[in-house]
Amino acid sequence: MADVAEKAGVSRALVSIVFRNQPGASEETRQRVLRVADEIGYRPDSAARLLARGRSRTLGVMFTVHQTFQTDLIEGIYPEAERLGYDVLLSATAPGRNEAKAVEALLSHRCEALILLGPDAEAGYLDDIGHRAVTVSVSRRVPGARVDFVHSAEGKGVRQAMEHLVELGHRRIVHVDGGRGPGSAERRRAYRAAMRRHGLESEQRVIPGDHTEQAGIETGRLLLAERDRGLALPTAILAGNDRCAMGVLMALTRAGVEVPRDVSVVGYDDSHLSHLMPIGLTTVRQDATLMAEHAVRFAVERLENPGLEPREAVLDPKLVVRGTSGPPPDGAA
Amino acid sequence: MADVAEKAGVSRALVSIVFRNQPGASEETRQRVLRVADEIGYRPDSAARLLARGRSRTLGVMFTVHQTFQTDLIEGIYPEAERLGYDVLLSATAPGRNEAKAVEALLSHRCEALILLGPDAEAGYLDDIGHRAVTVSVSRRVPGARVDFVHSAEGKGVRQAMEHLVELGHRRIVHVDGGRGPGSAERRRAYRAAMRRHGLESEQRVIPGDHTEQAGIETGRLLLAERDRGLALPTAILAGNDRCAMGVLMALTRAGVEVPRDVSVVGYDDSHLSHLMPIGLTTVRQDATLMAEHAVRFAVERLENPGLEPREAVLDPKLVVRGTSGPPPDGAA
DNA sequence: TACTCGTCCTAGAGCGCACTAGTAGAGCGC
DNA sequence: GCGCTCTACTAGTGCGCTCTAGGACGAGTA
Repeated sequence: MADVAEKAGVSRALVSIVFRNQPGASEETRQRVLRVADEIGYRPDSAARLLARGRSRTLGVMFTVHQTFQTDLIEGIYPEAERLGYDVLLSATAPGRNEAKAVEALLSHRCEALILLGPDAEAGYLDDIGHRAVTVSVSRRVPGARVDFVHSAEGKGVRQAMEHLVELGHRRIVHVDGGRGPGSAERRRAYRAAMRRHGLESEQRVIPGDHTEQAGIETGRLLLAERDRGLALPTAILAGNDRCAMGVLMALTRAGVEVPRDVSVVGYDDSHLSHLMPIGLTTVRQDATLMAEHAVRFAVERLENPGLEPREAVLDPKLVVRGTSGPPPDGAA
Repeated sequence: MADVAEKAGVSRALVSIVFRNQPGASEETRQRVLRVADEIGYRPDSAARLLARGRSRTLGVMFTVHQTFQTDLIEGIYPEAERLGYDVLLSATAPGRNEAKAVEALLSHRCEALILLGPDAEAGYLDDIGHRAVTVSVSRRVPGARVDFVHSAEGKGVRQAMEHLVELGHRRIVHVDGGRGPGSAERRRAYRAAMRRHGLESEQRVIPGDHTEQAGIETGRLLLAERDRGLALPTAILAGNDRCAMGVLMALTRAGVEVPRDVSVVGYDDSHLSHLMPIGLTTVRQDATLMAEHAVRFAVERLENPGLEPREAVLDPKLVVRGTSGPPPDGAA
């Protein structure tokens, strides 16, 4: 920077002004400084910049590499952050890299706010970081923690899916839940409520799972094993999310069970996976773009308005009927 | 930091020593400093830390959100970087956020080295950044640019796939290429060479595509439309990557074409998608973990040894035969 | 003329650390 | 008692930038 200043015949402060695009420099000098900087190959060092101004204008996003819905969210976070003049840093959780590690990385890189996509840490810890930095939790409600919360109305989504299935004539509807996955508790509850409401309390069945294809596969195998022991297959399966639904589909199809002729399968998320299935996955759509925008806006507004209390945004999900749901086979109980 | 120093009754320098885990502090003081820091909620500011020491020990990784193979790579990058004492920052390309933007973000956050996963920018630009920072390109050869290069032997992979198909009896094998996608040029060339070598030059056909499901779907539709006009379907399709193969499968299956009975489909990458297909995708496996480790090691070694010239690592891919490949239908030409 | 004001610019302090050079004091041999 | 080394610590500088306070100069106003 000093080199640029010298070579352009101005002070360092002026160079700073030019690079911050601030008023206080004539168009002529501005061009000259920019030209010289380009020649020298100078680029402002953001570490020093962060250090010098109090603020970093950087949002940290924690996500899980393979959760397709989360990567859908990231695509929505970037443009909204850019629009509001914020930088985005990504930190992934992965096997061997837990959430605390990912969060520490973001925090120590001076992120002013954290956007946590489907965090799984305990409420106490999240409350801690909520006090250290503005924090937004996406898809996971954290009772008692000082964090904003963006999610879709899981209850409504599940209700729509269940109504769809019941209208088609299904009664033996099982739910593979998402374990500790974000939104799972709410979806599980809504499934139970819907079964009760339709007088199917006795048919209720929740199979423990999680938000991976593996869980779906295992569920499929479990149900097939039961069938081989003489029990009837359910006529419909409501999966915890799309990835899980994929797994179920895979296990069933491989065993010759036809979807949706023999069994209907419904997912959740409408991640970009779901329309890629050979027959298209019937699923509950969460609007990733909208959720991302809300998350960014919550973070930014709270940063620029420190008095603000954390808020909650609830978006309406919407059932998308594709090819994996249909009427139950004739003669199904 | 000053607060911690004061409250612990030591100098700031001592606090610095403790937090850097350096010799020069007694165990007793060490514990005291740590305890006080914890009480106050002090955490070292990495921006200031970066600024103060010359080096940042941070690797920047550019990737594309939805390329599953790249997210597989990221999972491998983290542990290796941590092992070598480096931090990792992620920056994604996405619609509206091109590679230059993603790279600038990393560079201005003081990443010492860049690991670019399947970069698509022109060689001149990559050479530029190769001169600005240690740069590793994964999966894309950039002739003439000052970058390390980690990839798998695309030629070998394609050759294995082609041999597998030819041995099964296929002759009408088309290739949906990956357009400008990483490795595509090499795969395309290898396909052509293999066709020639097996005396199938006249059957050669490359359909332009890219590394997305959409490209696969469009190819599927194209082939189906041709069939409806009386042309025969190919008996095997070699896709540019797994995602493209998925798309092909989807289009064909939806139209009632059975895989592999009517058509065999082979992918490339063995991303975690491929074993999830209902029948399992036959594909060419690239070892993501190994590639990630090489990339990190190249970057780090060149950082710590500035004299080193950029290198190239070629890993051997391996055909994984699953359920989407089989003998061609009887009577196929 | 004397003044204000606006534009374009500069000097210099300080952001939170790391690091070099150095000090104080304990322990040791002679 | 001396010098010596080793451990445990500290003062002070500088990393590359931003930002506040203010200066120089010309144009407009009283």
